[in-house]
Amino acid sequence: MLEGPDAAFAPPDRPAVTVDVVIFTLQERDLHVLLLKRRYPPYQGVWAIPGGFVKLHEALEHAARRELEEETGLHDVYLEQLYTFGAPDRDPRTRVISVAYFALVRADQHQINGSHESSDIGWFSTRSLPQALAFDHHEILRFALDRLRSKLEYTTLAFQLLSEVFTLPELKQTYEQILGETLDRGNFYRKIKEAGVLEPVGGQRESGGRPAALYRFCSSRREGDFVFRWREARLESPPESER
Amino acid sequence: MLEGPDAAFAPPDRPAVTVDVVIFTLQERDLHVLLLKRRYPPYQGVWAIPGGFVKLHEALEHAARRELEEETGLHDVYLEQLYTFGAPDRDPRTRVISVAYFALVRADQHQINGSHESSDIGWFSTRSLPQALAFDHHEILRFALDRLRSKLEYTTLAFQLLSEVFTLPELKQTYEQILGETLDRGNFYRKIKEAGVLEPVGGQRESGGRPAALYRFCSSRREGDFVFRWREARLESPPESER
DNA sequence: TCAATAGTGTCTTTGAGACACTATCCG
DNA sequence: CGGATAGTGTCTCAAAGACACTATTGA
Repeated sequence: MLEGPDAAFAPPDRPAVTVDVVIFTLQERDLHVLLLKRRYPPYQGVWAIPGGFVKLHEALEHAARRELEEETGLHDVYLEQLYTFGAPDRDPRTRVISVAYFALVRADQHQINGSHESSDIGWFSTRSLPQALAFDHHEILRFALDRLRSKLEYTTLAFQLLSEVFTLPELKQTYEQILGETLDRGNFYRKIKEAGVLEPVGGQRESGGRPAALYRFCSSRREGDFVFRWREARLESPPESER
Repeated sequence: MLEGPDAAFAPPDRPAVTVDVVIFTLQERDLHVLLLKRRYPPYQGVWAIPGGFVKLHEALEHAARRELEEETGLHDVYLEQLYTFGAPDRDPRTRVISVAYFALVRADQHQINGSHESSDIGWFSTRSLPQALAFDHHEILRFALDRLRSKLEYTTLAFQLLSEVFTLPELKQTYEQILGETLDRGNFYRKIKEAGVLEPVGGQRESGGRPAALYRFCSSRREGDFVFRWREARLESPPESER
């Protein structure tokens, strides 16, 4: 691993290391990501994914959570390492290697613009992103979206995006919005219920017609456990500049 | 340790970045990984995954391929980024963030001990790894193995481990060895053939009974394309120190 | 001939998809 | 009552799994 005796003590210059966090949430029943407008060059005035440098003795995930909290005030959200982007010229100033994460924020937690209340931070629908993004952030966003779609099919990730209590129609809509296709109500309900991750909680929610029953995600299972898998093979498509 | 010359260096304000490469191959019909015995502290004399520092202006994957070639002389192998390990204390000397990759080496290419011919490099069966490994390399290996198993089910990765020309029994055995379970011959043949990635090449291979027909991986499809999926959901299980 | 391995055929069961039917709210 | 949305039942079809059957080699 390390070539000579204590090569690490006297290495040539080292690359800088950052974490970037793609923060997803549902808003107006549509998948959104949080972007910041850069205040300084390079890419001054251009929208970018929140992120920052990893401190010298800070765990990677800790750095990601710290950036998340600094930018949004959020903690205790779902966070997962996505991929590490290291093209030599991705930052015009110096060599920067970015460990990208993605976070899922519950629909009832995303009122965070308030703190920053300004024009330099905002939620963007994944279907209408700014044309220009800083660095390779378009690639990172696309990567994150692919991963999210892919994992949606065999994990309980979607529950991280809804409020704690939700209805089946809401859950179905979440899946449809992220996958970008319509699902059959009957088949969807069947599979969700067979998965055994729903706990009915009393009460209903009005919606114009018959009210829908309320459920909660059954906490006996941890995130990431198997839930179901749609038949069509949808692959995590990683063909990007790397790999 | 190195008080003298290194004291002149200002304490580094950036983490060091390495790439580590888990190199898989099939040997004696068993999945093996390449390990090196470390020549210098820390972990002097302990087995470790090959790897090294990323150069200042070197792409991550390039660094991985460079290390691979330096250690094994191999090029043009399948290589995929695995995960980035960044626990603050994973290297006792200084902060080191490691971007881990895994590589698949064809069975007919792995005669590379020759160059290094010594006791400090060797292939180890994944079922009988050394008790002690340097740094967090046990975790990285386990992660790589999980990923390999997981991707085996819906990609053509397995073909990267066999020789260019192979028989169906050999392919089946490869799957069985990696997945660690027995597969039904009939069902396996059916699915592989339906996937349409096999090209028959004339000739047979003796094996004690009826000779088996030879095939080649059909190059019209790129790696990573969908092939098939075993019914049982086997998950990429990432619960480790990070995530 | 038999032992050994390669390769095929087919029956059963599971589960995905389609879609119709019932239920409960509002007006 | 009808419109709207929630929720259930059921038929069909494709694919996975189990397993028996045939094929081709060497001794």
